[in-house]
Amino acid sequence: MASLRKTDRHAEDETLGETPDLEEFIGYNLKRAYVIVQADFRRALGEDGFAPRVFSALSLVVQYPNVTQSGLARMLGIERSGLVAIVDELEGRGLLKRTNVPGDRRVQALVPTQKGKTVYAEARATVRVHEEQLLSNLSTDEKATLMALLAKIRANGE
Amino acid sequence: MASLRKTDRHAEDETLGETPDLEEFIGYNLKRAYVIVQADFRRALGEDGFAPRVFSALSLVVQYPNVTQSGLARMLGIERSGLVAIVDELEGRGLLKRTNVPGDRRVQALVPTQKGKTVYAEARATVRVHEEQLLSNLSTDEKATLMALLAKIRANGE
DNA sequence: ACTAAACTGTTTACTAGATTAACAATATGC
DNA sequence: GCATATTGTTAATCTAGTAAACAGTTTAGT
Repeated sequence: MASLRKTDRHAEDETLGETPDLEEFIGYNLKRAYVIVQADFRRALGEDGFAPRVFSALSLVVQYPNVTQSGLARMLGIERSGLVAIVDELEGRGLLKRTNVPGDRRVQALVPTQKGKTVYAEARATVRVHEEQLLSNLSTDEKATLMALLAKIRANGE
Repeated sequence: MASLRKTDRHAEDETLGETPDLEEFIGYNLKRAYVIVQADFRRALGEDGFAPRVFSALSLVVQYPNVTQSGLARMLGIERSGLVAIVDELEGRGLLKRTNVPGDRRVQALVPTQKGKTVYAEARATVRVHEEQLLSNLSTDEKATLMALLAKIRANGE
């Protein structure tokens, strides 16, 4: 093969010896992909729909009724101080109740209301359609592979 | 197989007929994975290292010297107003210069300094190590697959 | 040549999401 | 009992980002 000369025209622009390429980094690609998915999520849920984190919180409350705020924050990977506003919003919309727990007067268990369960089911359907349409150029297999790889990353850092 | 009765104990908790599961959503998994990668990026680059977006901007300026701010903002997918602070920081650190362009007095082309190229090369090496270590439980193939799938998502939304 | 439209970099004001530190009330371990 | 830990909460702060307006400049249409 032809030998590559180290010095050439524009050598001063190539002293590093490699072409920098932002696209090689997983972090950058993850972020760009997430921005797209998140924007489409918001578009799909509309003006006064749920923000992603509120949807996530409601999902977990429906799935795990009587979860405490600390427990929910832990599951979501955020601080419990940050969860207060989220729970305030969901309670304000009548989708869950803070309830007393007999054994421990510190905690307030989060219980979805019937409306909360219904509204969540609708929102979940909307989110499913949003993901199906946005990711329609990925096969079922590809989506499963993506989930598995993301799960591997999550397994490292949590 | 045994028939499933629709009404049973706890029927009121299962009127939706399906187990909600946040983990089924790509968006949620993308976000959780990104949070982990981003946090490790910052840890790896240290106290006064680059924020991810500043690193990205510098990378593109090194790769595309004389890019305009508008062009750079477009590549990064952010507003040009948001880019000003990023370029200010890089210029303040002496890593690039805003330079006049003969033909068009509106634009200021961004040119990396020699220091900028050197510092970027070091930072890039650090970021590579960070990703290699953080994602050490993914094979080379798996990483390539992940990149390809993320690229497919990006292709949809950009 | 003139004028309307578009583009560039910038500032300002604002929003969302998140963290940290402190706090009072309560519970737990020894 | 007492030190320690936990829970939910508030307040202060930070970062990342958007939207709107702007002055200066360039481009397009006629």
